[in-house]
Amino acid sequence: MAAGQSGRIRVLLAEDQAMVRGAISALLRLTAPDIDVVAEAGDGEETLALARQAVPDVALLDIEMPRLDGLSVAERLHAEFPLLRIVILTTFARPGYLRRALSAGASGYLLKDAPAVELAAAIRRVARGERVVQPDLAFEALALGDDPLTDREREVLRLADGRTAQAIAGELHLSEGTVRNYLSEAIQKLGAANRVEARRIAEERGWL
Amino acid sequence: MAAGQSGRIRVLLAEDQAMVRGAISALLRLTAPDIDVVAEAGDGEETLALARQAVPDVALLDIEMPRLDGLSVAERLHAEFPLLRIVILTTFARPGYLRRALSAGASGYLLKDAPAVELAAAIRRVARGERVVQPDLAFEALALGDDPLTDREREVLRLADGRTAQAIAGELHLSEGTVRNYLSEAIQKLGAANRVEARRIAEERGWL
DNA sequence: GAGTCCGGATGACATACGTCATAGCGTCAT
DNA sequence: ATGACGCTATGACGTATGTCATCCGGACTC
Repeated sequence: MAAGQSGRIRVLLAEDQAMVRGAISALLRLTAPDIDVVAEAGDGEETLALARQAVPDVALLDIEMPRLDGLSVAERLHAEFPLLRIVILTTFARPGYLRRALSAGASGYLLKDAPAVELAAAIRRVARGERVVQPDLAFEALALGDDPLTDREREVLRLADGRTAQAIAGELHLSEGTVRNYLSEAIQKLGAANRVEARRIAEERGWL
Repeated sequence: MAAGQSGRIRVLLAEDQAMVRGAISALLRLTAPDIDVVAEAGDGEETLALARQAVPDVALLDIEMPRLDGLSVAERLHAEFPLLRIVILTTFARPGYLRRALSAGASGYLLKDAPAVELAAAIRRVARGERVVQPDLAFEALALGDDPLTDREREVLRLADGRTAQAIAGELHLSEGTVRNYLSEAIQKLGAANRVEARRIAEERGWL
């Protein structure tokens, strides 16, 4: 189960877009002879199932996947298999995602914007026990501070995508006034001018 | 310049996410010995420049790229080099995108959700002069009909992402009432309940 | 030349939204 | 046990939004 001895690093690849998944697998096969993609998953649940079936050395996880997102997968895998190293590979440079990834036990956070050659390098480094995070992103995550929203505020904001306050109230079994109060608080905490802007800000920061 | 004779298909790859670009390049190198990725671009302008420098047989274009989007690139390339075959490779199954791609002269429209093996197959087919489009997507595009919005309505809707009517009016040098009128029309045409929903619908359909 | 369409504008109305004050209840820490 | 905080609620106020009727000028069609 340990990576260090055998020399070859066994990787589980989780990514919902099939073509990108196949392409990344090809990239690793072509450029990293010391790395084996031993399993590929298209959603979060499948990732968990495959990981439990044969625990790899490194799990390479996309965040936005169907059924179960990559950050939740990271959390569960880290709890079940503390020796398994986790690298998040995502499109989004959202400070909140990085924070959640690190507190979920991930060792690496890599952007799809990064050069292709960095992928294998990152996998090797986390397999050796190092951490891999872009310094500027880490800085931004620290500078931005924590999510100031309460659970309810976040929940309400998540539903504020065109619905009326009444509709949101119906879904959460709250009164319309309460919903308006939560939205007002969220708007102020995020420095937004209205619910739409507030939602966009929260989403950009990775707080939704 | 013609592909048919030499046997090897020369492909220009345009994709803004460097890692995905490298991965797709690796995928083709690994699985398609008859295909050469002769150039790689990270944005629309670079794509045009590289294509003019050495016209490939097939241009594989992502849609959402900086500086110039893939559909605009397709339009220009098709006008300048009618023999160049164009394949759009995108995340989005938006009927409006497909329509615009085909009317821009693209021969293929491929989703990143599709299996990795289909990429090389699609490139070979368009290089032979065939068209490659998923039947269900084409059906949806036809069923959905055309964009019902006028230019002004579309323009106003594009700015309706949290701004007040007044702010939109300022940017477009219109009166606030006029902006509200356009939004109202767009909302009705799209069957939405308000501007936010209208914007979401238009975006999903690829009309923005 | 009359009709039609689009861009642009105004005014009026009902509803939705954002804000504030206030209050009751539960939990958790000090 | 007191206070701080989060969740829920109500009422009231001003503003923003969505709708409708109506209007004008230009362009294009028949």
